[in-house]
Amino acid sequence: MERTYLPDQIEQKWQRIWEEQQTFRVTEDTSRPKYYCLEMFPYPSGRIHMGHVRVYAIGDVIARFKTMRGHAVLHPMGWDAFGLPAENAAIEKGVHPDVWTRENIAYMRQQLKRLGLSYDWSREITTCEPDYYKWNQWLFLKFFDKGLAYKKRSAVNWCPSCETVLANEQVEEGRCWRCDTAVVQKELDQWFFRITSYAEELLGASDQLSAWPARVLAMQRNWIGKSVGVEVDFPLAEPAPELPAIRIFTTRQDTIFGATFMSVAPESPLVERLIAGQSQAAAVREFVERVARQDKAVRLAKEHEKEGVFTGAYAINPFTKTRIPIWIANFVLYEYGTGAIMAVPAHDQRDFEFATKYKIPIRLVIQNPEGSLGEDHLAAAYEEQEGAGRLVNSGQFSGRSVPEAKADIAEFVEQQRLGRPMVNYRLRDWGVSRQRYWGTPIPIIYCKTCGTVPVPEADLPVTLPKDVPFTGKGASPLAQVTAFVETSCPKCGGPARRETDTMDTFVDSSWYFLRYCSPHDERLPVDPPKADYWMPVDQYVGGIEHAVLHLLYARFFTKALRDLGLTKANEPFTSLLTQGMVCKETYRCETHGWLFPTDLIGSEKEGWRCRQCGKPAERGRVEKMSKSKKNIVDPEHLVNTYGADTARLFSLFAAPPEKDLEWSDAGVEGAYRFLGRVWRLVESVPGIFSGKPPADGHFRQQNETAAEESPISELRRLTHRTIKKVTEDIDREFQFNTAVAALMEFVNGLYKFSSETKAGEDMAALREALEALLILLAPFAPHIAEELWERTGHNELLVQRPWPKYEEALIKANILTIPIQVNGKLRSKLVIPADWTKEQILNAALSDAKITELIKGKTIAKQIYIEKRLVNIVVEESQ
RNA sequence: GCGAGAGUGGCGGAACUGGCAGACGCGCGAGACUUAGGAUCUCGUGGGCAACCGUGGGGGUUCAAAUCCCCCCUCUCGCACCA
Repeated sequence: MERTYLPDQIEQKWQRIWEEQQTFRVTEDTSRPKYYCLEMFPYPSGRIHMGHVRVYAIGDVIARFKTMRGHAVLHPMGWDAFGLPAENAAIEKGVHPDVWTRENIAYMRQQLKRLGLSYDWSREITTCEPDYYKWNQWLFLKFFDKGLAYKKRSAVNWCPSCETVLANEQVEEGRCWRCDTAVVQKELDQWFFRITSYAEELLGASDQLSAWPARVLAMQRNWIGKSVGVEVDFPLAEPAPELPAIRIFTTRQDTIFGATFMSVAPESPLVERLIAGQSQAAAVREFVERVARQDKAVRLAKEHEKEGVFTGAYAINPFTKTRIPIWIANFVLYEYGTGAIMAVPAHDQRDFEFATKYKIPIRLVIQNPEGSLGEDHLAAAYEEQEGAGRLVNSGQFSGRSVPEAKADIAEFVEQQRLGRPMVNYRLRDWGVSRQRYWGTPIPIIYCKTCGTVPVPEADLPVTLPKDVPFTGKGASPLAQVTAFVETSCPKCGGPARRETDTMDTFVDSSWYFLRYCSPHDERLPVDPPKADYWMPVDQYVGGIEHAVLHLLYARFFTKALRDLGLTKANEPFTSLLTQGMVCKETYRCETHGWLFPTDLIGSEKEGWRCRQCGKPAERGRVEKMSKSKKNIVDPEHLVNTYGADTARLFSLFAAPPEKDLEWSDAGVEGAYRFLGRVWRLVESVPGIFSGKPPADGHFRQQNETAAEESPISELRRLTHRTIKKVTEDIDREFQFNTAVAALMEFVNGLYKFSSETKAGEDMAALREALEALLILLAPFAPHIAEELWERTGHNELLVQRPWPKYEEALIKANILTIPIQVNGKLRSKLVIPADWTKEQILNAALSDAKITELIKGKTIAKQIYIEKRLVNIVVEESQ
């Protein structure tokens, strides 16, 4: 037998065996409970990083554990393969995105396989393949039929230098990520998905998502941003009372008697109508143009100064019947509500600042409980809404609380036909058009005669042409490919043009989990019976950065596909685990910036210095691993040095999965050392598994004869306690760090046992312990577990062994150690047989030498006994 | 400002419904085996000479508080002029 632990050889060996035997292939099996375990699929950026190792190690433990517990486990992997970096590589390096992406996938697939992850690779999907994106197009057409996909003109981010539209993600602090030019807003025709039709359902599902982190739910709730209020029409007074009234949205209808002016968004078409023929027209237009030139992020920052201009027009407040001026204000959003607001300076801080600046009257309509507020001495708006204040100056509504007035005024508005109740959402429809090449072509044709015509289903996929120019300039590369653009109308056969925009890559990832259920189906994107078997995903694992975007889109798609009859699932992911980031300390030199560990000279004790200039290197904060901070660890190097088992074990042990993990080279050594200990432990008892397993009655007999504590009963207790602990830690909250700690304790105990007990005395208990150890270790470090399993004479694959069961009776100790407190402080410990009664224990506690000393001359006020856990004797000074 | 979360040894982190604070690992110290070891094995390791003191700070509830309640401080993340 080998005497040393050589991870490299054994890991490759088992990876080959698992692959040859197709160990992780899975099909629908109604005889077993199903379990769908999914980690977010990666973008094929080139190489895997430590964040990948962590998330896939977490998912793999869950998948392997559930498999061993008897579930049919779907655990698939694929590639989120469309996206901008591929196109950028084409522009910068002249590599075709298709080639670049495929090469990256091949490399990363090999890297993932080297980690020994239990994927069913036969289900691998790649979103840039026509057999995947065909179904994006198919779904687009279904959405189009149902009015869920539509085209409208809207403002988008435009880079004037690159002459292209940028996704929100490509705008960094208002500038183009590629050329640093300031991004402007531009009106363009864009395709949208009507996610807002599902706003209410997406919001109201928190009962179904109880296994999601609260903060993700909070972020989504925030993003959807539901506001309940009313719309009210304010008739125009001047200059043209015959024009339509101005409609506003408010959630503060209770303050409507305090509306002393109105504000309209600069972009609103109302502006031109209001200023037509007015003397202020030129000044207003100048203001509107100035605001339009401003960076939108800057303009809409809360700190940004509130500015406006008077239109010259007036409206009538329908409640006070007074004439109020209409202003244009830079903080009013055209996209939200009606693009116009009623302004209540006394009870809205923005309106207060605006009114103060432009000397607009303030009218107090809610008085605080102290009655101390006055229109002439208001320092800030009074915004309290809980019900403490009372309405004043509000006609028949005066005297009511805010909540009462909200309800009553809303009802009044409806009765008097001044407006209607209204719910608004911050959630916008999802703009999916991208003026980019490397994405799914939108299956639409424009015909001069027939207009917008969907590509017939039979003509799908609309294939992305390969031969395209990549300049990074001008319109989308697709628009320049005549053979693609020029086509004929499916309806009339006349000449027509194809849509040259592609879909946002988030479309691809919005339903990939459904495709995994039937990855090769040629009739439909999702085979409903198969999806019915596997869906929903029982456990989803991924980064928090997708809390709103991907996770919200995926929920929307699931509901939309449900309404198309493709799945019965209401929600895609029953339980969500958002793993923490992988972080590491950083080092900085004042002249040379961030330093790699290899750029440091010196030592931890003497302090580190910059290799180039010798100046002290400042130890920076522990931050997320990133190339720019130079604090990355390459998983490939790690795996080559220590093996995949060590890489997995360390990332599982160093921190609970949802918390950030701080990288530590010494910690990796520790994980490696532990696996070495396991290896040597098993090697140290050659032949332990060579004989027959003990007969059924073996241990029962032992237990009966060994009433006293013995090394054997202690070992068995440790074994069963560990099985229980590891099982519960994985099952409950995925506490892998403490599960690994329990395995380490187990190994420590086994070393102690074999050093104290002569071999041959009773090998059965040791054999039971070692078998349990290897099975429990298998989800975490599957290669070494499998290898040792084989070396100890087993023929079957360890991954296919059932998870061990523990016997509660064996965990109970014959001898207990009971802490004894005096007045709540630990003073002594009692070692007693487990079957002692409360009286016996209390008597023993009181006669304990240390305790007698402490309570001498004092009165015992109380004796607390917690069953088998603790004794507390409460004493008072005797009088 | 709103929302979510976190503060425990030299470090990463344990502690189930209140019940022995510091599991496990790292680091450090001592010893063993060795020609040698930065390998391996064993033991020790919160602070203090002690009584005692110790879970961000201050109150409280309780026989008993890292854990429950009130007030405060610090940090991280997300959202942020949404009417």
